[in-house]
Parts: sequence; C-alpha cells; structure tokens
Amino acid sequence: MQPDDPRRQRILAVVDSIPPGRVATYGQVAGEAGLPGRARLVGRVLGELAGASELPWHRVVSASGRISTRPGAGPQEQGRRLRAEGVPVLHGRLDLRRHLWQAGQD
DNA sequence: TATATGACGACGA
DNA sequence: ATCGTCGCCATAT
Repeated sequence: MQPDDPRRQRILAVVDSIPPGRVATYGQVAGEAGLPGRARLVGRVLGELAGASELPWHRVVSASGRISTRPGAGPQEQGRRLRAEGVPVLHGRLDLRRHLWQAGQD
C-alpha cells in the first residue's frame, strides 16, 4: 500500500473528520471512504500510522464498541485519549449507542 | 505459486 | 453474551 494510494488517502480523510467526543467503527470508516466491507484495510492503514500522526486515530473502535487489542501500549493510550475528550471507557469498552459518530451530521 | 496473519465484521448456534 | 466460521485483502514468508 503506497503512501499516495487513493484508498489510503480517503480513509485518512474520513478519520480526520470524526469530531471530538465521538467514535466511528472500522467498518463505518471504510464505508464512508467508499470501501464497503473493507474494515480490515482501515485497521491496516491506522496501524501504519504508528502514532506519528495528528489524526484522531483513537476515535476508531470495533463494531462491538471495544478498543481493538494490539501489541504495545496502543490500546491503553487510546482509552486515555477517549476519556480525555469525554468518552467513558471501562474495561476497554464504551457505549456506541451514546458516542457513535453520525456521519454527515456536524 | 502457496500459506499464514492481522487495529474487522456479519451470522448462526 | 460468547464462540466458530467465513468473507475480506494487503503483506510477509
């Protein structure tokens, strides 16, 4: 996946549009990016950011309302950032009903 | 060329 | 609610 791959560009643009205090699922981001059914691709792209980004990558969670596990301190950091903007995270979980981003509604 | 492995998700049991 | 299974597809080996 090249840095200038249009799919990657669209995915990052969608992530960048998620407002503070709200979260989006991997599948939701994929759909908004014009890549329905490619949730894994979203996770893959975010993984390549490796924190070296200003993008709100922490606002992307799984469809089950959980912070996806991964090696390292990523998950903990994600929970920390979400709580910092008003999204309660308990045991790696949060209430999607309450914080899911309604695309195209800001 | 072939298999394994994921920041995933929908479904059925 | 939890667990397998399967579809998905870019990368790594």
